[in-house]
Amino acid sequence: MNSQFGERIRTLREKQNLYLRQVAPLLEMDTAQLSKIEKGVRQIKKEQIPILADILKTEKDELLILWLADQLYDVVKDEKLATEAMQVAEKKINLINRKKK
Amino acid sequence: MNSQFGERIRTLREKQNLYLRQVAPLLEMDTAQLSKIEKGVRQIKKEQIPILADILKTEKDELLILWLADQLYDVVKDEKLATEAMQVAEKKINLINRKKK
DNA sequence: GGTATATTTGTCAATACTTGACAAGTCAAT
DNA sequence: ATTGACTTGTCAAGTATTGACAAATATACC
Repeated sequence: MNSQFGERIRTLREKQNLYLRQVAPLLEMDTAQLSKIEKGVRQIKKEQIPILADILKTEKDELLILWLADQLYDVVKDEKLATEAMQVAEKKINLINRKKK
Repeated sequence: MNSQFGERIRTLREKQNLYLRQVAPLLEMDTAQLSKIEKGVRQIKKEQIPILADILKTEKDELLILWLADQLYDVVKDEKLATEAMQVAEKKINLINRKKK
């Protein structure tokens, strides 16, 4: 389980019976790139997520959450203190969100 | 509140009555760099954290957690779905940690 | 005012990292 | 052994980050 985003879009693509060769051009990339994205070797650009959501007929938000989660995971994946760091970060986010109201 | 790490080390440095000019050379950087790190404009290198913890007579883990939290925060700071993404990431971390046992 | 010390800000070349593009590879089906 | 789908490797080009320095600002003291 290397990339939740990648796994998800592969599942969705297969569900739609689409080949890499069909999807890649819509994102203006080659199949090699898209293959790597699905495998989690490379990251898709944030701006491409809505396009992909359309193609795969799924919610943009669902994909964005998974994509962000992958980025977050990347930061702390080998850290003993991952959970603690996440808690601190979360606290800060909640603080900011409260302010925005 | 731009960088929890930066704020913390500034507080600690001041508590020790140290000047940037005194601390910076110990980290092999100039005061300008360290100033930016304290302000959260730039990031310190992970490997420098233990050195800094020694200088500031604090726990390496405390600083590392704050530093990681800053990196995490950076990923999702402008995201409506920040909290959701954090939850997904956390779930994955817990899953992996359980496996490691 | 002027000087000194501490910190901050701006700039920019050097370095490091990521991406795009292509070629060559594997794998499965026929 | 050919075809189609996908994967992997490589590397130049494009981006981003860092290190180093100069200059600016801030504060305190005389």
